[in-house]
Amino acid sequence: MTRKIIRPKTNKKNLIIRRLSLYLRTLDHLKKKGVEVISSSHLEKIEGITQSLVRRDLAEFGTFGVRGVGYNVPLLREHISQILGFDQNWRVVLIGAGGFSSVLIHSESFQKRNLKIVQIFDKSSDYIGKSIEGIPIQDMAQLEQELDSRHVDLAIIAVPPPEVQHTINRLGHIGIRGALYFASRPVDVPENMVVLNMDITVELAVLTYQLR
Amino acid sequence: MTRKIIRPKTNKKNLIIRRLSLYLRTLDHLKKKGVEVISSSHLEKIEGITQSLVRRDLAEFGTFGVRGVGYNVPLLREHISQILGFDQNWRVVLIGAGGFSSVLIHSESFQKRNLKIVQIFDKSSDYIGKSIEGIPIQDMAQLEQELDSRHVDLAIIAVPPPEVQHTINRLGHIGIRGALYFASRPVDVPENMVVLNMDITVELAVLTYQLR
DNA sequence: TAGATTGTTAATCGATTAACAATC
DNA sequence: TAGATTGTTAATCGATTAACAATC
Repeated sequence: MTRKIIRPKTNKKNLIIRRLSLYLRTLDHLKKKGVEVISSSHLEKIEGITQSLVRRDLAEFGTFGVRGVGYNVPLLREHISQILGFDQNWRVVLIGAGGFSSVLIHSESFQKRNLKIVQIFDKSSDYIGKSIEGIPIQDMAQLEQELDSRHVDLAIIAVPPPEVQHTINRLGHIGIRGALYFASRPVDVPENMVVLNMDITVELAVLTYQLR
Repeated sequence: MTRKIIRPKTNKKNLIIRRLSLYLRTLDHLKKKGVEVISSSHLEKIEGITQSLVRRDLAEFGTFGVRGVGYNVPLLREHISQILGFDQNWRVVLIGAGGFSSVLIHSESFQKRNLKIVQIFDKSSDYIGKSIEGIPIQDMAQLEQELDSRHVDLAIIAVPPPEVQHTINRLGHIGIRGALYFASRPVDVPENMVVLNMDITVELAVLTYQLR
């Protein structure tokens, strides 16, 4: 052994969880179309994930299918939804009231997954006092006074990149347990917080690399 | 062998490319701070990726470091930038002129990575004829007439979910080779096209799963 | 020279695929 | 019963880590 760095080992099941959430969105779609039963080999065609892996992913969490038949669409949908935690309501605080936030708040993904935006904060006087979809925009300076981690489960951070780290620190201090941010930079994650990042430059890199 | 499905095997190096793009954004930052040299063990602390893997990732594409010293920050930045294809200019068409697009167009990620938005299309008369940042919004109905794949390298698709598949089909037909979309649904990808997806519900699932 | 850090190979670990008995 | 498809185990494949000689 050369090193002894302790690292909060990146949650083992993440790959499975990501795939489950692909299955879930397809099941949403199939259910809407009225499809009753689906087999792993049919999912393979839709998702581009081998039938073996589909069955293995599901078997990780239980026995949801019927041999010789397949999986019941509405039932499997419920099961996966529950595994991912979407059976319960999630109260979300939006940090940053710019264009991105108003896109999010109108997105169907939020309702579909039981996420509800309960508070919005921004530091700009252009926004403070106004409201989006009936939710008043509060002053970022009052975050510690106005945000109570007992009433909010996670944060969506849509502030300019230089402010992300500080925002996360403040949220961590208040006791918010999870956050998602979009800036193209790494952050230090406070203890006891789960922080995820969606970085469009990463996807663009994959795209340009492949097209090069 | 049970199956014989032919699948365009998901590009082998994707994992490395994603990490390179994390290194790149950190190098951007370090360069701005004036840091001249960085070692793989320092990158390990910043990225949460083992020094071994950092060295291996880089070695995949060349010899960029100096033994006993480390990596020259501006030089390594140039190298990675080139590997990912960001040394050349990329002409981008935006499909959909809604809130999301105007966020993208103002984002620093685009300039930083040599991406330039050259055309914008939308189907709504609320947008057609207006312009964003000096780029006129054209009528989606005229896509085939007005969009020339010889002048555009890739597409960013920010249209409502039900329109994504049709949009991709049209772009493929016109000869656009790459696209990125944000809807939470799978699509069929035309031959000779690379299509990537950023789905916020996938990230939210990882988050809610871990917080559950 | 001594210390540091790379590039690279060998060892390990984990994830995916193939295969098949169980069972509808 | 014959055909289909699951759940699960064994085999394979690929990705990560450890280790170290090379070299600044």
